[in-house]
Amino acid sequence: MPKLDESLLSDLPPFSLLERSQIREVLDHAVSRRYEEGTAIFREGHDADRFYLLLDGYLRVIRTTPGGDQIIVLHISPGQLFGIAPALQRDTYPATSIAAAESIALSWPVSLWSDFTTNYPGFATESYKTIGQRLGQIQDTLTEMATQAVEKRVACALLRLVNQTGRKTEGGIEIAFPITRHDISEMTGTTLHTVSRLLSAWQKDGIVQSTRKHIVVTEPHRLVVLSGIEG
Amino acid sequence: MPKLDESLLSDLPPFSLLERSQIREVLDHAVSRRYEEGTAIFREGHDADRFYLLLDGYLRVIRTTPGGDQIIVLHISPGQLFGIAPALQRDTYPATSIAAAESIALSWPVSLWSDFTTNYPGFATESYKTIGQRLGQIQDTLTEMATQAVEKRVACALLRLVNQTGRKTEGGIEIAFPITRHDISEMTGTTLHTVSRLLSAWQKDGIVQSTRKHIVVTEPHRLVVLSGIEG
DNA sequence: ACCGAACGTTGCTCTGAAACAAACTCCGGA
DNA sequence: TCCGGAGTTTGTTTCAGAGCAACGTTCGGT
Repeated sequence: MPKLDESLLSDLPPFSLLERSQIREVLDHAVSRRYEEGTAIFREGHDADRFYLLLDGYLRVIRTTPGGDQIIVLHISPGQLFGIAPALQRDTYPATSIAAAESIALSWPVSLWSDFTTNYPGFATESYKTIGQRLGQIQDTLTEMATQAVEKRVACALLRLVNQTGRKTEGGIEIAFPITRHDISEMTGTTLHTVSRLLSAWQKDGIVQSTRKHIVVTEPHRLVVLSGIEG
Repeated sequence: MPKLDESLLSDLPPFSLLERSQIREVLDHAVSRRYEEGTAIFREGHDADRFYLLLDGYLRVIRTTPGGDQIIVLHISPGQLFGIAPALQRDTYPATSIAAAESIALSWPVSLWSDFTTNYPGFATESYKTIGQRLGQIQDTLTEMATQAVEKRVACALLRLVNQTGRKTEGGIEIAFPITRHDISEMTGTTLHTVSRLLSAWQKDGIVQSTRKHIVVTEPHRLVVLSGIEG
């Protein structure tokens, strides 16, 4: 395996306070791996034996019901820690993560978790901040799901994607990874049919521009209006 | 203020590994307070200046949308830590907690959080375990909300209450604190009308027995069937 | 003992969105 | 180049459950 370069981590929050030599240590313990689109990094319920950092690509974090329905809980962008069940004293992953696009992630065995938190300043703090943000975000989603109509939920989901992973292009902000109507329906608790109808309508209105697995939001402000975030 | 007795904490997980003298320290820094039914302990968005432990009573943790709808995210039972935003590096509470029944809680200033986690063995571990459990539970609720029909959601909510706070009595398991149809509708993202109809029907079927603000589940297994937790 | 508010029940209407159905388009592989 | 599967669109039907309305019940306060 080629040696990993220190610049990979030096600007990322969990490691930004570290000395060069410490980053070297961290990298020397890391395993780097590539995941093709659609591959699972780990699965719900399995032994949480490693924790991860996404270097490149995008992930979907999903949960499956006993009945076989699944929902997308959140998305992970490059630079984020994930699979950090050990931080919460869990010995099993609470959800499955799937590469939404070709992705590269570092990982370490959980046995190193306590070393990392005690020896590397800022690492614990950043991890818990991440968890706090995710908890908050999931609560937001829950609230939205419980109180808002489908159209608003879909608008919110799209805005969330655009804010978290959006990429400016001519003509609007595009979602940076392949995403289907079916994916969006799993984020919003609806059906792909309804999502398709909504996107068609919005496209006719000039709010979005979409092709197969690819969405560009051309008029974000109008989507905000639809999402019903009132002042 | 009367001195608090050490036996209050000695059996609770966050403190169960501590020496008597350490428990004394913890208690000497604590403020104990009583909250009447309906009172807020802290509110969403306010400065997270203290963290809490519920000694007696029950709490509702709620979130409010900009539009004024609110939902109940979870309930807190005696012995649980809550308002532990500082553990997640948040300087503001992410939700409001309200006493669902008359309650008593201890609290400490956030400035002591790092002292607690570093000096008291098991405290940090237990706190993070608590957060992990809550995260898991909220994800469950979210999944349920996104995929299940109203009847199943209400059945699940009732079962969750019964498992977490249930008290055996002659003729069934009763929910240990006052709860209205409206409360249940805010847990399940429906209306109090629908909840009322469901409870009426279940009562006619002999599955539950309810009076004003008070519910006894007489046939938990049948509720499990309704909740659709298939094998 | 009374009043008013909070809580609960029940009937009726109506609609948003699921379910069902069918066809079209794009893409990668043999 | 053809085929098959995955992704998307659109039409039609159906119904769970929200919304509206009205009334009954229990409780705490004065």
